Amino acid sequence: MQTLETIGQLVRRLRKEQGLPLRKIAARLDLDPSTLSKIERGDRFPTKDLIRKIAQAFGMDERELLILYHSEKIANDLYREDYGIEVLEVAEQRIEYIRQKNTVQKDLFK
Amino acid sequence: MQTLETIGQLVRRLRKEQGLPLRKIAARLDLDPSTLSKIERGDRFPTKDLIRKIAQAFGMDERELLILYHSEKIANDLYREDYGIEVLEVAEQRIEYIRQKNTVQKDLFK
DNA sequence: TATCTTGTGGGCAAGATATGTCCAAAATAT
DNA sequence: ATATTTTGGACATATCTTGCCCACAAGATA
Repeated sequence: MQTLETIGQLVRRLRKEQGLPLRKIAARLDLDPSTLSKIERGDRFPTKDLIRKIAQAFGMDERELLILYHSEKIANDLYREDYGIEVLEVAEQRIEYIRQKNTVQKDLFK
Repeated sequence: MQTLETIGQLVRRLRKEQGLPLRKIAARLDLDPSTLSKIERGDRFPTKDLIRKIAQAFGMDERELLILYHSEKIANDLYREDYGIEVLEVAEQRIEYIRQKNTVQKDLFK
């Protein structure tokens, strides 16, 4: 099975792989070391801006990281609810529905 | 294709079916009529508590309504992002992963 | 052991977000 | 025309969350 590490675990792993202390990476991210510590341990959640900086700092694909970011937030909100998975299915239908509507809207202006 | 109406549209439809003005339903929900108007038109989003009250007021299944509620919030957050659907897939994996971990945890205490 | 570095935790301020109310104006119905 | 219903804007408020400062613990090193 896949690992599905959290953003925090990912950052910590990458940092360790480079053998660098919090201080160093925190400086790169223009962040207080204690904040980075909290983020790595899941006590704080990065902002979208910070996600971008992290992607840069570690040479990762920003899009990829944003997917992890959003999915983690959603999972944290839903995993407690017994209907979590159902929510995701309806959400998917909604997204497709909205997009289709938007497309039709645009077509009307052609 | 399925309609996938919003919570607001749903409430307005149910209210109209009963032929009642905002004032009446707002009173049932202990809410200002203008607020209910906004909710019906999607200008405000109900709180989780209000969702429960709405379910009661219209004799709906609360669980059902909560699924609509969460899915609408997620869809609104994601439909703009080109990777919206991917996020949902990863989120699903995460939820299952977290749950599995929690289950294992519990098993250790048996 | 003493010391230096690294990591963690609590308290706090600040900012952002979003709801709900109040009140006036517009729209609709009688 | 008048009364009722609905909408829109400004505002206060409540809540939530991040990130910082600072002190302390943990761990490495000489």
